[in-house]
Formats: sequence, structure tokens, C-alpha cells
Amino acid sequence: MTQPGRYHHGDLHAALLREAAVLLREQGVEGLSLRRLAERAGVSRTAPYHHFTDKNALLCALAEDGFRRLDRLMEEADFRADDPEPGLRRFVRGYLRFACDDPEQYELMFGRTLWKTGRPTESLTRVAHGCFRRYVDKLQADGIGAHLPGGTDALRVAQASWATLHGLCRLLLDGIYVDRQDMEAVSDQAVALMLAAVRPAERTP
Amino acid sequence: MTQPGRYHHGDLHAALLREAAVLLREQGVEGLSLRRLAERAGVSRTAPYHHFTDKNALLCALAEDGFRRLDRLMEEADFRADDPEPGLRRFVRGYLRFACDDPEQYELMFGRTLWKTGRPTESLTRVAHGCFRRYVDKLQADGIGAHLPGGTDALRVAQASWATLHGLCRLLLDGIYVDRQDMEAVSDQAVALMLAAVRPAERTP
DNA sequence: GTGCTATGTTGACGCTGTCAAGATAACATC
DNA sequence: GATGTTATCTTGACAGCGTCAACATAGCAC
Repeated sequence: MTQPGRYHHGDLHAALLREAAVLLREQGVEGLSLRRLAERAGVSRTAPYHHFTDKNALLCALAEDGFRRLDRLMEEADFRADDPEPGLRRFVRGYLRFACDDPEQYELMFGRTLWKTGRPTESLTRVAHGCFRRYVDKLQADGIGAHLPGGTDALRVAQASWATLHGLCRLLLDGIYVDRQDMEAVSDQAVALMLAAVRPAERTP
Repeated sequence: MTQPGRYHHGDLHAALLREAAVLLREQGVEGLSLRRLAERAGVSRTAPYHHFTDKNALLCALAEDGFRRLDRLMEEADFRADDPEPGLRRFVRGYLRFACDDPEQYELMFGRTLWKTGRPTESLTRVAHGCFRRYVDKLQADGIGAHLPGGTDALRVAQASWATLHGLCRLLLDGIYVDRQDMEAVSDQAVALMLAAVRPAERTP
């Protein structure tokens, strides 16, 4: 496929995405330049433009992959027990692990690079929103809806709890107010916080 | 001071910071280039280097200003009443207003540009940590400490609740899962969340 | 006045994303 | 099999960026 002497690469599209993921993980978005990427793929500077309209488009595709993986994590989430705590705790751990396992990917998925500075692809927006939608639905349907106190909107709980998770990841990854070693403790605290919103009747003393 | 014919600017240091703040607000970090900044200050491209060792240093100074303003917001916070809810609600509103009033400044203060990619100045780190420290102390001392259930660490509560606030701001500013119009509702939900961690005995039904 | 230092200038380098124009290969049609 | 169309890849070029080196000017101390 990628024989060195060939004029046509064979499957440059996939190769670019593959190399981009590696480069992203190793060096972050800042280290991910199209020129370097092309060089790694053994191809000239402008070749990528025949497969992605833009650097923005390539990054969106990359982020999309991330959201698809995150979506799988959503599928696995299960809050259906009488006591939603274990499921919630597992979910939170999984989310944090996801973010910490490839921080640069997480940053790309949720950072301003795509959502503010760049323009997110329609396709990316769909996947990202679908991911969140699934979370709301899980909260609503998986029994927690029953636990929710009257007048509490599942959407609001989802937004606020996701914000907690997301903020935790940001503070953690950027190393501002939360250290790696605090992770476990803060994670538990976050679970307690989210749990409090979900079943305000019971509580851990 | 800034007469057009003069070789020496007079107070370029301050002028740079002033213009940088404007440029930041208008165009974001991406639009803030040293060259453009110099041009706006009516000075050559490399003149800023006599006042800031680096672009990184200038951005740190800019962020530092932001943290000083945020710190003033911390000072004003007051959780001392029997019922900490009104104070907390006021604080949350204030925080969100701070972030929404100058999103680019908030992004700079907490974004990876300084904390991950760049290297934060020692001075910046001090101010930023002082800001958080004050929050922890407020939580501990301002009566909430008394409300905290046994075994709950004020630091953990501070980290988790700040994460909620921060995450909310990020999702809001980047426009991912929270819209501007959801702000009020989600803000209330966040208050409820934080409150639940603080006084798990009582609650709003 | 003389010299030192702070401040400001132009020139240059390597990096970036992206466009335009041309080269090459693959593939469909006759 | 020849021909033309299309997809793919190439080099060349441009403007913008941060930053270093070398030089110019002004202010200030002596």
C-alpha cells in the first residue's frame, strides 16, 4: 500500500488520520502541523488537501473518532440499580480514565480549537451531541428519573453533572487546581456531588 | 506620552498590556499576535521584547490581571449566613458573569495556552493559586465548615465545586452542551449541586 | 562633554496554512 | 489499444507568525 517508490500513496486518507492521532498524542495540537504530518506520511506538503478540505476538517475528523469512543463508554454506563451509586462511580472513573488516557485527544474534542476558533463540522456536531443526548437519556430512563425529585429536569442534571466531570478533567489535565494524585479523592467527591442531585432523599452521613 | 513623532514611546509596557487586553477581548488569543500588537501601539515588531521576555510572558501578565480581578470577587463572597444558599448563589452568578463578560480573558486565564503549552510565570502561578486558596479558606471558615458533614475535606469540596463552575463556563463559552439561554437554569442546578455537598442534611424538595 | 544603559529599529530565519499551476497515475469509454 | 476524464500528488509561491542578531537613538549619570 505505502510502498516508498509509488506516486500514489494508496490510502493516504486513513494514513493521515492514523499518523495525526499519533502526533496528537505525542505532541498535542500545537505540534500537529499539516506539513509535519505530510512528511511523516511520506508525502508532499499539500497532498493532504486532496483528502481534507482544511486543517480544521482533519481535526474535526480526529475529534469525531474520539467522540465515537466516548459514546461507547456511554453505552456501557448503567445506572439502573436500586442504588445508582456504584454505576455512577464506575461511569465517573471511566470518564476520567478516558480523558487522562489521551489528554490531547480530550482537549481537541472539547477545546476551543474546534468549537470556538475553528468551525465544527456538521458531522462532528452530530456525533458530539448524540453522545450527550445518550447521557441525558440514560439519566432519564435508567431509573434515575424515578429518583429525581419533583421538578428537577433530567437535562439540567445532565448539564450540571457533565460540567462537573468536564471541569474536573480540565483542571486536572491543565494542572491548575487539581493534581494527578488528588484524582481519586476529587473523583469521589464529584460522585457525591452528582449523587446528591440525583437522590437528595438519601445520603452518606 | 504617546506622541507620534517620538522615538521613545514613554510607557510602552503599560500601553502593550492595555492594547493586548483590547485585542484579546476582540479577537481572542489567536488574534493576538505580537506584531499586530506592536503595530497598534505604533511601534516596531520587536519593540515589545524590551518589555516582555516572551509572548508567553506577556500573556501571563495579562492573565495575572484577570486573576487579580477574580480574586476581588472572592473577597466579596460571603457564605456566613445560617443559610449559605443566597451567598453561594450570588457567588456562582458572579463567577459566571465574570467568565461571560470577557470570555477570551477567562479562556486565557484557565486555558492550556499558558498552563500546558506555555510555561506559567511564577508570579502568575502565585496569584492563581492564591485565588483558589482564598476560596478554600472561605469555604472552611465562613461557616460552611460547620455545615460540612464529618470526614468531608473542605479542599475536596472546593476542588469539586470549582470544577463544576469551571466546567460550566467552558461548556457555555465554547457552546458545546450548554447554551447561553440555559445559563440561568443550569446555574441554579449547579448551586443545588454544590449546596448538596455543603449541607447534605437539609435540602430543597 | 563622555560613556552607559534603556529603548526602539531593520534584517533575517525557519516555521506555519493555503492557493495556483503543473505532473502523473488510474480508470472509463470508445 | 488509444483517448480523455478524473483523482491524486508535486513544486512554487505568498502572507503571517515568533524570535534572534546587529545596529540606531535617546535619556541619564558622571
